[in-house]
Amino acid sequence: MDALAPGTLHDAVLDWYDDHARELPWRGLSATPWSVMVSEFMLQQTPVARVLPVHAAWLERWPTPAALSGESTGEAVRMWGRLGYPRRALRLHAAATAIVERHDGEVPASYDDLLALPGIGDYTAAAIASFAFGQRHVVLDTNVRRVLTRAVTGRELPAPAVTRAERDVATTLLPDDPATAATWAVATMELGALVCTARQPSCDACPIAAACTWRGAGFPAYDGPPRRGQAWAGTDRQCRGRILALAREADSVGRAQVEAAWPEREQRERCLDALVADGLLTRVAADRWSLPG
DNA sequence: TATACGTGGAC
DNA sequence: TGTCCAAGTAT
Repeated sequence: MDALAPGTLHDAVLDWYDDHARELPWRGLSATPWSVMVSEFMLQQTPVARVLPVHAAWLERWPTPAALSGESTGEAVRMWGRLGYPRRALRLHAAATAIVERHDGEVPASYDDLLALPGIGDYTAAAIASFAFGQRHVVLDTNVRRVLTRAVTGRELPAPAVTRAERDVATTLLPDDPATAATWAVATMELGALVCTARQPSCDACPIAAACTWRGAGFPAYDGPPRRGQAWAGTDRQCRGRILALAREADSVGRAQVEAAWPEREQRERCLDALVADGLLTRVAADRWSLPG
């Protein structure tokens, strides 16, 4: 990666972002730390297009952490809709409650305080601190990892888990100035989301194509450890999803409905128990369940 | 470190 | 058409 000088690399990405950034509700002047935080929870493993409508409805109904904290977890799960991974709705509710209790209802600005909240790991803490508060953090999501892996390391795709070397590269590239670092973080993410995509990257539209090591090496194919896909048909996850979909759409569901949705008894009972244990479902009668009140 | 955890669009 | 993938976290 040497066709562009270091400063030029940053300028190329920042200039590209200036021209091509999407206008998203959690960016721009109307965004608040809370709206940014909600977006980050929803965007975990979930495409922007599906988050957009749910995010708008969520903020309309719960404009502050206190507003969400004041309602039941079941309402949060129902509002979460078909976003997937509904435990995120539970964790967002729990995080809102913790913010009310520990931070006077204001989303904390410090990385450590954010990291201590339910549902917030390294990525989300860094993202909120960076995007909502303009701080300097390494924001390593799947997009940034892919961009840096290709541009710097010359491989097609990053390893299954973040490596030390990877984090070192990201740290080295992070601009010193906090405001610039925050823009760099969102710009590299956007570049990965729009141009340096997983399957068919648009290298013709890439502002750093001339400096890309992977491109310079002739696009060598991924040769790391196998990237195992997630099984779906017949899994507990599918079973849980079916059951919870029923509960979302009604005040409560009876055993007959659940049996119709998932005939296999042993797996059905296991998933029912697990959903209750997770706090996603409450048993309201011997053979009846609902979202938690 | 490996695995569980939802959902739906794209090719 | 089945596989791959999408702003990860918790255990």
